[in-house]
Order: sequence, then C-alpha cells, then structure tokens
Amino acid sequence: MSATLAHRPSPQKSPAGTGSRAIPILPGFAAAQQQQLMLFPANSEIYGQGEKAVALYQVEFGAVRVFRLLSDGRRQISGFYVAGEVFGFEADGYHHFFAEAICSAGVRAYRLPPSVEVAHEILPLALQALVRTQEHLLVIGRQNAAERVAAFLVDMMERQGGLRQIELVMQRTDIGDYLGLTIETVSRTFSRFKEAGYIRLVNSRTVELVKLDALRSLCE
Amino acid sequence: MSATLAHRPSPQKSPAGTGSRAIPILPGFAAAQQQQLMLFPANSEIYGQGEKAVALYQVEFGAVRVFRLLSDGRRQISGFYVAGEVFGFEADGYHHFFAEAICSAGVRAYRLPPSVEVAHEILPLALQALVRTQEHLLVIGRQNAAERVAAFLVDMMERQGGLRQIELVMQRTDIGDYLGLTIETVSRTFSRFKEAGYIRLVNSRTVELVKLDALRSLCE
DNA sequence: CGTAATGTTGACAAGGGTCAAGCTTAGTGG
DNA sequence: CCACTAAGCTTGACCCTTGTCAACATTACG
Repeated sequence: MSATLAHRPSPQKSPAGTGSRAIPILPGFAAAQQQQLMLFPANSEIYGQGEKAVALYQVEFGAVRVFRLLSDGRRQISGFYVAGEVFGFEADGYHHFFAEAICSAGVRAYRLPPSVEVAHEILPLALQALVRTQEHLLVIGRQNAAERVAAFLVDMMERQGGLRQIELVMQRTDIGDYLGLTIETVSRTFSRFKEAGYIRLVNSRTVELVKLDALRSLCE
Repeated sequence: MSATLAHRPSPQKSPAGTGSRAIPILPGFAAAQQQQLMLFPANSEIYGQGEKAVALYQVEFGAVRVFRLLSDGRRQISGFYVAGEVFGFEADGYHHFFAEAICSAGVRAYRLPPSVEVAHEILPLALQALVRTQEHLLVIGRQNAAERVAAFLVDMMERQGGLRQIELVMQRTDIGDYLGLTIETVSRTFSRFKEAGYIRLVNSRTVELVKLDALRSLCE
C-alpha cells in the first residue's frame, strides 16, 4: 500500500496478477514510474481537498466523481471519469478538489516524478481536461435544464462507445450536482424526454436514446 | 506580421523598441521561440473557433476575453486575461474558443514548437488554468447571483494587486456572460451591494470594495 | 417481507430572465 | 463649447423556469 493512500477508508491493494487489462496505460510514463492498482469501494474517498497531490490516477474499472464543496454543503461535480480516463490534475502540489468512487472502482495511481521528464506526456491530457471543463462551463452557464440533460446524455453515450443504450453509473444526485440542477429537475426532465419519445427509461439507470438527433439538436 | 494572424482585423505589429516591459515573459521558452508583440484594437478578434492553434498568448497590456458561442448567440466567457496572464491553451491543435481584445490590447504570441521541449514550462500554466476553470464551474453551477458577483469582484481585486478600488475593464455584458447572468441581474446586484454599503460605485467601471469581508463571506 | 435508499410527481414560491422605459456617459459635429 | 446621438447602464413590472417542500412510488438489501 502506498503511503499516500494508507489513511483512506479501506482501499485494498489488488490481488497480484489481476490478469488482462483492456485499458491503455499512460505510455512510457507507466513503465518508468511506480504505479499500482487500488480498489475503492462505492462512495469511498480517493483524495480530499487540501491534501498533497502525489499522483495522477487512471480509472481501470468503475467510475469516479471529482467535485468541490461550498461550506453549506452545496456540491459541484466538475467531472465523471470512467475506464481509461485520467483524473487528479492539480496545480501547486495540492488537491483543490475531492475525488470519490461512485461505484466500486479500480484506480491506477501514477506517482508524480520531478515532472520535467513526463510533462510532455501529461500536457495533452491536461489540455484535454481544460477544454472539456470549459465546454462544460458553457453548458452550465448558458443552457437550460433540458439542454443540460441532453448534453449530458449525448456525452455519456459517446464515452460509452456510441451505443444507443447507456448505463448511468451515477445516481440522480450526482447528475444534478454535475449539471447545476436539483434532482427533482433532473428527474422531471428525464420524464419529459420520455413523454416526448426522445428516450426510453429501461430502468432508472439505463437509458435508451431513441431520438438521438432531437437530443443532439437540443445542445446545438 | 505572422502568417497566422495576417487575416485578423487590423492587428498591427508594434513599433520596434516599445521600451521597458514590466511583464514577466515565459522564461526560457521566450528566448528560444519566435515571439512578437501584436496590438489588437478593442473588440477585435485574436483567434476564432475552428482555427489552427499555433501559439500561446501572453497579455502585455489591456485585457482579453475568451469565450464560446451557442448557435443562437448565447455566449459563455470562460475567462478574462489581463497583463501578465497567458491564454490560448487548446487540445488537438485547433481552437475550440474565440479570443477577443476587450480594450486595446498588446499580446505577445509564442509560436508553438514541436512541444516536447517546452511542455514542462507550459504544463504548470495549463494546470493552473484547469483549476481556475473548475473553480469557476462551482461559482456558476451552484452559487446565486449575489454570490457570483461577489466572487467576481473579489477575484478581480486579487488580480489587480489587492487594492480596494478596482477598475473593471469589461462592460456589464461581459460580466454577465462570464457569470452566466443577464446584464440586468448584474446591474441590480451591483445596486444592491451599493445599497448595502458593500461597495461604492465611483463610476460604472470603478468599484471600491468597502466591506470586503462581507463580499468574501458571500462566496464562502 | 420490511426497511431504507433512491427516484418520481405535484403544489407552490422565488430567483432571475424578459421586455420596456428612462438615465448617464462619451463621442461627434455644428 | 454645447447639443445631439448612440452606446452602455439602471430600474421597474411581469412572467417563467427552476428550486423547495412534501407525498408517494420504486428499488435494493437484509
């Protein structure tokens, strides 16, 4: 167990030789650096605001939410991360955010080296994260509830390989806190999309995007 | 004139030997790379969405807004940039955003080299931009109008050296599009802060933060 | 099968958007 | 130097979207 994460609530070191992984590991970086797979149970903390940032993290399986809190408990999720995606970017050496496993998740930690050698590998990932976050800003700052939910569904679909039927690993609270809406508004918007025939709710966590074009044109 | 920007509306190459600059130039990077100061008149475009991204930009004087548009004209400003600050980060080699001069601005362009050598210099800047954007997401996603405006004022103050009296280079429309509010709401919030004695409006562009603590505690 | 967590729906309220009018300021030309 | 104009800003009235509160339904789990 890395000293870094020793105090976390029950992340377990994975059994040796977990076998084949389909996830593309950060190339080069991976080989050179100390890195190991850790398991986090649902809703456990991966890192917290104010902690020293000592690693980048890649999701191997499961899903992760990264968020920030206001003092009264209001929460803004800045991003969800699923298999293959990298999170944990921070400036000035400290975490400004919290990261938690949404469901049971396997996360590979890449301990940060003195930086210069691997910067060219990390930079493109950081830039992609920046562009994504700025685009999310447009959604939250300028789009209404229906447009936000549509954007979310389309984004989730694309990140799950483009299949029309998608699995939402997160619950309504998470979706609300990601989109800057309440759970009630999220729920009502789902219902309206269902009535309009835009989606089919197989169950509360499984959505089929029936009229993808309609959803797409909602986000513009 | 760099070929890159030749088609822009009237950016002029600065007269040679503009004299002393107080702005810290990107170290190392600066020396090695082709870089030059360009002047952009108020409201002129620095780059546009979809263009090839060939440079990073540092503001020498004046101010810049970076934003994105929805097809119906709604606009979200992702950031303002003033003297010394760097903008123009993009993924995959193309601009996903627009950049414009807010007022007459001097901008130094650092043409991008094949990347590996200077990545370790750019990375910290990109990471800082990422954290800033994620924090802005919290403001827009989870704070009400008064909290957003308070956060904006405090941020502007800190970026202008901490003096209690600040100059807003941008107009209400820009502030609204930055905070995800209408100009009317921005204006009303300013008025309420004035009535509450939190601020003094020397004129519409000059604000004295009288009760800084009150403003600070609004953002939490 | 019972309980708790999660999700849905309805009624109502409020924050902020929209529309419209008036005010202020800066720039321009007589 | 002043009047005119246009752009920017402020304020008011009204309305709509979304939040709040509450009840109920559904699902997951022991």
